[in-house]
Amino acid sequence: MAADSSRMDPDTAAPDTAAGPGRLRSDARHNRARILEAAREAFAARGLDVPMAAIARRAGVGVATLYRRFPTRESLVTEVFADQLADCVGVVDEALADPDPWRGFRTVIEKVCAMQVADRGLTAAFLTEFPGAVEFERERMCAERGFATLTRRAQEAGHLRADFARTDLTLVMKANEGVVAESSEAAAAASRRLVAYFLQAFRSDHTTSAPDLPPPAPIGLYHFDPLTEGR
Amino acid sequence: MAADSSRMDPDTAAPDTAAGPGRLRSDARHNRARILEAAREAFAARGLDVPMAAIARRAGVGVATLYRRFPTRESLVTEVFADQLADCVGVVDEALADPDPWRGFRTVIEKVCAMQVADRGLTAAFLTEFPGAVEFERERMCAERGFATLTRRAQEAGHLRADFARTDLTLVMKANEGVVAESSEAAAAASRRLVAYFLQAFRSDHTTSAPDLPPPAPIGLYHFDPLTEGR
DNA sequence: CCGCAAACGGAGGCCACCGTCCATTTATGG
DNA sequence: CCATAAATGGACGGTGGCCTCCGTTTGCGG
Repeated sequence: MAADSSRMDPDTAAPDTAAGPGRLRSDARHNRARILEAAREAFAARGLDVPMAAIARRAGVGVATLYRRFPTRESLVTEVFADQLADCVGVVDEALADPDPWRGFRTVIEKVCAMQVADRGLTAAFLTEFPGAVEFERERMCAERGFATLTRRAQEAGHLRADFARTDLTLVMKANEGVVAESSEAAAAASRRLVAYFLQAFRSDHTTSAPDLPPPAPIGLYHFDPLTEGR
Repeated sequence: MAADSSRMDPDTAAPDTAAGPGRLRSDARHNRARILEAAREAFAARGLDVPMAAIARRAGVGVATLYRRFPTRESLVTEVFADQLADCVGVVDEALADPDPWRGFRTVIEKVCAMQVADRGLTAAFLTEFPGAVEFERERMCAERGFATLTRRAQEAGHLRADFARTDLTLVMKANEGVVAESSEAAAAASRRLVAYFLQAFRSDHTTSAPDLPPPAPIGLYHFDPLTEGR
């Protein structure tokens, strides 16, 4: 559908994720950008399941425009989170440059979890497999590899327990997602405390004393029906 | 699904939570029980947001019957989870009877998290405030108080870190919920590992060596759109 | 300045869920 | 056995999200 003949001029390589803005009319390009920004805000604020119409409205375009540019929600999601993912890779790279292996490892965990707090959609985007989004997948794999290196280094330095597994990062992210899900001021504090607990569990040299825990947050209970209430 | 009337002698008063089955016609009482059972299964399998119609169908009744007996989803939820909550109180009481304070503490965390895995709705039910359900709230508070005692004892015995806060149980439950959310075989294993990490972080006497970690589970990524796929 | 394909927006069909209403069935006490 | 109120079930109107279709507008190359 929506083939639009303009596709495929061979010189714009990298029609990577979702047919990049290659040859769009100026207004279209402008709207595309607005949509992306609106989607980014919306995803961050309410997670990946915001109604498409809400994104369109926020962007000041009609739904049709949204759908023409991003035929599926997935295409929109991968496009939106492409740079967040890049940020993550940046975090990992930065940590890899850190001469202190444990600090590098710790920083990644802390920063990633902090990002999750700031962006309600981040976790879902990260932990979801997008068979179509090649570049997206590639970049995630890159981040994973970097983290694996970080892990190995910290382990070899004797700071990280030997049985820490690569998949434990996913474990941490999902756990943090659970804590952060019902976004609130308290969520950020709770997340920090969670992370501190995790790091305490992960470290293996107990020669130095453990750092203090962030204060406990009075994590609120859910209000009834966390699902229906949204929107 | 033959109903089996065996349960319950009718004179048990206690029309506590939501207008108990006090004086219902026999068929109505029977249907009420079927609804509760269907709801319990449905909530366990898919969480609190199963369509009311699905519960009704599963119970073999019409929606009207369901709504007449339980005018709101909340009333159904509180009724269904009343005994699960009782189970929890049981777990806490049992732990209180344990002479070993740390084992008692540990057991509660482990069992509660295991229950979360077995019942997709448990967490939401527990962590949600039901202003109407007096008895429900009272019982939860009772469980909380018991856990607080458990906590204090373990701390006084020097096994639990002094800065463990009461709200950290909520933290654990929410984190576990995040891990378990996308139910799968792997989720149970992941949850066990998470719990082990938590306990490692919580213990304060590092004189004895830490127990082994359950094996890492290859926690799957989400498939795209965890929301729409349900049902 | 003009014509046309590209781009647009919103109406509308579809579907799932909610919660109510009412004609019919059924348990039960006399 | 019957009268009757309780109980039932499914149809139905309402809402909200998804996605497409189509008549109109608009950027842009000539």
